[in-house]
Amino acid sequence: MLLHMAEFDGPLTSDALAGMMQTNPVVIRRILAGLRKEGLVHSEKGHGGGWRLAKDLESVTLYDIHLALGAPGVLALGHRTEAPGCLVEQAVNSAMGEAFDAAEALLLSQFQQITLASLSRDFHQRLDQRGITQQALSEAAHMRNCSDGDD
Amino acid sequence: MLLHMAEFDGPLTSDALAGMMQTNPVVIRRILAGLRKEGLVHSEKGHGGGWRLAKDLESVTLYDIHLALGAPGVLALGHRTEAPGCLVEQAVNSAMGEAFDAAEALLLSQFQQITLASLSRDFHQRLDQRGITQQALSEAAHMRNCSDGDD
DNA sequence: TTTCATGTAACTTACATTATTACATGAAAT
DNA sequence: ATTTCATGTAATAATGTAAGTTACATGAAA
Ligand code: FES
Ligand code: FES
Repeated sequence: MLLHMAEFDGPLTSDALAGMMQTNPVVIRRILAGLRKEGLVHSEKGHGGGWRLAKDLESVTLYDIHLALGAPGVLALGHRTEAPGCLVEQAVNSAMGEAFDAAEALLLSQFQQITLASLSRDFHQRLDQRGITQQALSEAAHMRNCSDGDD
Repeated sequence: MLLHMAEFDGPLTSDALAGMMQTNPVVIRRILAGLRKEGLVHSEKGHGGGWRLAKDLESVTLYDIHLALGAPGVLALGHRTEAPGCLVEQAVNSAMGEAFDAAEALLLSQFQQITLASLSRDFHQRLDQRGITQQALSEAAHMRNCSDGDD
């Protein structure tokens, strides 16, 4: 969503973003409220209002976004009990905990190395590959132009 | 659960296991049915029936169990669309997909190196540390003996 | 002062997981 | 044989979490 905002010239309303993401405007506001708290986006009310990126693409990593979203757990697995009395469970938690921590650390360290700028570069490369010449990219019809027509 | 079965001399019923795990017997049967299909456990009906380990502790890894449980996804994150038309999303999927794959591969590779035997050794070490001499471990009251009394 | 857009709380829906009920199957004890 | 015990499995119910929706307040521009 942030990258689409980056391509778009001017603020985007929750309504417009909800249309792109095929969801409800309030859901968008809820999500972006978190990002605003971390200074990633900026919002304005009233006429001509909407959402705008507040930082340079180069300075925002997926990890920053992860944190802004509340650092939700990245693993689908977890301990059944955090501090079990059962010694078997303690042994299991200990061994699996190390594995969990290592996997999570690896994932987040990679997130730290993926900037919005790098994603944007990849995006523009894909645009060129498709031979898309249109400047229509910074228009509201954005989403519809680039989709394969699925849906 | 498998490790508790390993400590216990004789078959354990779904009822007993459900008591240990604080859940319903049918849930236990459903889970163990998957493990039986992969030859990890064996079940017998009727009097004196129940569940028993079918393999050596040394030969079973957490990865084996993971597979037997149907190899559920280990990550809480995933792609919004698998093959999106949107080029931004393609770029995001590509970058995040690599990170996902690496993290998942790391986690599963660690699972492959954790055997039930290694967990059992850790368990017995913890037993010793606690100075538990009782052979009551292979009795039905097992769960209650070792818990800290929480719940 | 009307229109537009965010800000937020409250509520509803939808979904996936887990738990329960019910009954069939099969094996051992009596 | 028949009772008891235990698994096997389908069907249903309950639960918990995430997503979506409604409603209305706030603030800014036309
Ligand atoms: S790049 Fe996402 S719709 Fe155009
Ligand atoms: S080791 Fe788990 S209850 Fe005794």
